[in-house]
Amino acid sequence: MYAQVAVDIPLFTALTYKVPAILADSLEVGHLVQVPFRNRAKTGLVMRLSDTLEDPSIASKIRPIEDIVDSEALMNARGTEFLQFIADYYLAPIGQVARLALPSFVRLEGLKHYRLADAPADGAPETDGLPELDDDLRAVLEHLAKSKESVACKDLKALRKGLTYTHMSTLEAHPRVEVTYEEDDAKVKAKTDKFYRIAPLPDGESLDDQRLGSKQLRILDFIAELLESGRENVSLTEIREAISAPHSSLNALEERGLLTMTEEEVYRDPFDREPVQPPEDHAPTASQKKVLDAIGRAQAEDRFEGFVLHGVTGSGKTEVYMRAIRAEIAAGRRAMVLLPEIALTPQFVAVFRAHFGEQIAVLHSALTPAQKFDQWRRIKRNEVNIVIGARSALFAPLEKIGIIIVDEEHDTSFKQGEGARYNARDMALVRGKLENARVVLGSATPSLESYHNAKSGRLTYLAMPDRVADRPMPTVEIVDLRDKDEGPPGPSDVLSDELLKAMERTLKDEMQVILFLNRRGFSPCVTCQSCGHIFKCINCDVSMTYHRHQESLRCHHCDYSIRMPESCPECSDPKINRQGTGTERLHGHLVELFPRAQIARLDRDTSGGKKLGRIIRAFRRAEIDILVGTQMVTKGHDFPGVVTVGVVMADLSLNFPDFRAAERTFQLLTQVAGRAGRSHDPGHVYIQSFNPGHYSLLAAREHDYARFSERELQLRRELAYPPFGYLIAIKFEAANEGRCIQAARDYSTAARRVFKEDKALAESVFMLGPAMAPLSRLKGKSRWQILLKSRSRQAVRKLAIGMLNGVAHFEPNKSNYRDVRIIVDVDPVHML
DNA sequence: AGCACGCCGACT
DNA sequence: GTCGGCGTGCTC
Repeated sequence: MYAQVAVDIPLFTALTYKVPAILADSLEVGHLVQVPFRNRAKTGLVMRLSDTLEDPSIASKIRPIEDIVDSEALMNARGTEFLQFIADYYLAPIGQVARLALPSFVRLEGLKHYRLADAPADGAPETDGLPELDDDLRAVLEHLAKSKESVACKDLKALRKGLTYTHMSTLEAHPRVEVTYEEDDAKVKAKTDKFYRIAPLPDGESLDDQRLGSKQLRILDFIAELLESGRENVSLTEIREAISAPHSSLNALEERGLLTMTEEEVYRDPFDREPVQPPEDHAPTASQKKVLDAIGRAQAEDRFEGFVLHGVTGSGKTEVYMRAIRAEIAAGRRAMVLLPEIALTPQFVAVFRAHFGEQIAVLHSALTPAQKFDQWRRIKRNEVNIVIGARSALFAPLEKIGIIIVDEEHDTSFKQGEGARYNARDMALVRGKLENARVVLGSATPSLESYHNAKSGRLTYLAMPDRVADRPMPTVEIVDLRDKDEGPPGPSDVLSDELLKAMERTLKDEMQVILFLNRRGFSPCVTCQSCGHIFKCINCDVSMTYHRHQESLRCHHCDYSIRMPESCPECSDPKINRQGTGTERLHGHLVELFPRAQIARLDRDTSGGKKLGRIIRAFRRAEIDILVGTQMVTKGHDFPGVVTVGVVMADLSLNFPDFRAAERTFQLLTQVAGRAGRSHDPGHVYIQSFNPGHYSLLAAREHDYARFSERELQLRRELAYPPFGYLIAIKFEAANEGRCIQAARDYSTAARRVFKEDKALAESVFMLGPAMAPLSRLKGKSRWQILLKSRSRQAVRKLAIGMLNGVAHFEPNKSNYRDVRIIVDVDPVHML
């Protein structure tokens, strides 16, 4: 029997290994295995098993699997099939996909170890059949003789320079040298706790006969009390909290047979234990009911169906999710919920926990490896019914999936930006299909792809056009910044009179304000007043942002930073202009303008880690009057006291060099506007812009998704952009620009060769470029790209594969572009 | 990716 | 001679 094993190397295919007889019965698809690889061991994932060799030409190279790493398979055959699909669709190495899909704790690198066994008593000659030992090998043997333990190959290799693994491996013929593969250091393990029960006393004995110490008695009392309240046992952790240093007393009690102890696995708690009152359970609205009925029909037949749930902000999508999930669980199936950035929305998880209690596992990047490990095990052991997580939670080993919910499906963070660049929203549909599940893509502003798919019948369109409890949508006013008087620079610089007045009113009414400015730092561009020198990043082709708090200039792309210079480095003039306004400067203005208000700033600079939750909670409790922030303030938080929302500069996203700029602006405006008026008081939104006539602003003002999408879809159709066209971007990055361009040219030449062979393809696929990327220099690398575009998905894919084959892209060893990073991005979303 | 091997110039 | 830097090949 043979196994196809995915190992984490940039190879596009899995490698074939022989299954040794001892493992034949136990080995399953989805097992992590240790395989010999070159002269080391590697951990790999078993993708497929087969009786015959697909490619006999590699027969001589095939080696046997060393061992199974963990007796529990990490996923089932459907799971590995899903991974293979992703690798094929995104033209990515299978090992890379596996690495993304598996939680970080499985990234164990097995290391080859040598050990020298004790010399046999009979003193038989040991070196028979060995090649002559040179100094290096003798040094290795000496070292092994001194060490009782096994020693990692890499440590032995360090003994003498020039020593290679191959060279060392000649020692394996030595009768006393043993080879093992061991893990390098302690990895994440299951955590255990000790659990105590009171043992029945032997007949005729009473506690008084035992002459117990006072601490022992206290411990017994403590345990007895908890057991009386119906508990099965009491954990060491609990005892420790109540009684200090109980260890020796416990041991003594156990030894005397008064207590019995078992050691059991416990899970580390990943939840934010902030108490939440479960939202009261009111009857679904008419539109919620219609939506649930539609999903219910697919649930009743347990068949795949994809839905787009288009519900305006405040229409109660979360409630629909929870009801649909409850129906699946009632039918014995499980649910998966994907959120864009779960670390930013602890509230969502809290609400789910209030409803579903311990049936939930969460998976996101903010968990420690140990917590992830535990969550993964709970899922794999079918101990939970719901998995909530970010993008990568899509790979959770959840079985019997009934429904996959992708909330805020328009959010671009569902697209992986590195490695295998999958889009979790699209792949959720694929997984849903594999699992025969319902897939719900929910958003107040569906992506045009999903909307189009719904309108063309591939997905089912469900709408919730009204807010719950008859709350009105906020009024939206567009403020023309071109009319603004060019007064002297000052606090009210970037805030129009309209917005300022609205803020004053709101504060007087003791309600809250959100200001959205998608630009952190104090000022985004710093120049010299006399010579015009612009302070640019040395690694990237962008200006640096001035941060007043640290008195520094920082690049927001590569994080390069310097102290704010006293004078211009070109002409040494001390007059330096800080142009433009970021959240930090705006915050300063507000402090001057509203000296009595509590003002907080929410962006990456102020809200690392726990601080974010603190600011959000404080704002919810109305301890903050004005919240200034970047994208973070637009995410689906529910702030009941917010009446006024100001978009300080809508043009920032509008002027992005990307065909999706208008779509993104509309989404951003709608989402941030949706923060207003979520309680009793109606909301008011002010959108400031230099481009007030733009259709994405006008549509946002009217809450008119249909009007926006109609206009935008028309443009996309004309230009063959998604959803009417399909894109594959091939990106080139290199420190040396010449090589970068050369690689790009070779790829485009390959494309032209394909075109020559295939006239139909030449007709149907456009190749744009090679061209300099919009950020031509980033993190010290030059960037070029080729964009392939076609109205036919098959065509653009065929061309991409044709040209990649033409430059031996799938065979890294034959590639000449070692120092050029070549990235294939299928369905790119970030055009930068 | 990460490693071994082989070729070449520079050095005690 | 031989050390080590870099270019090339390969992984079941």
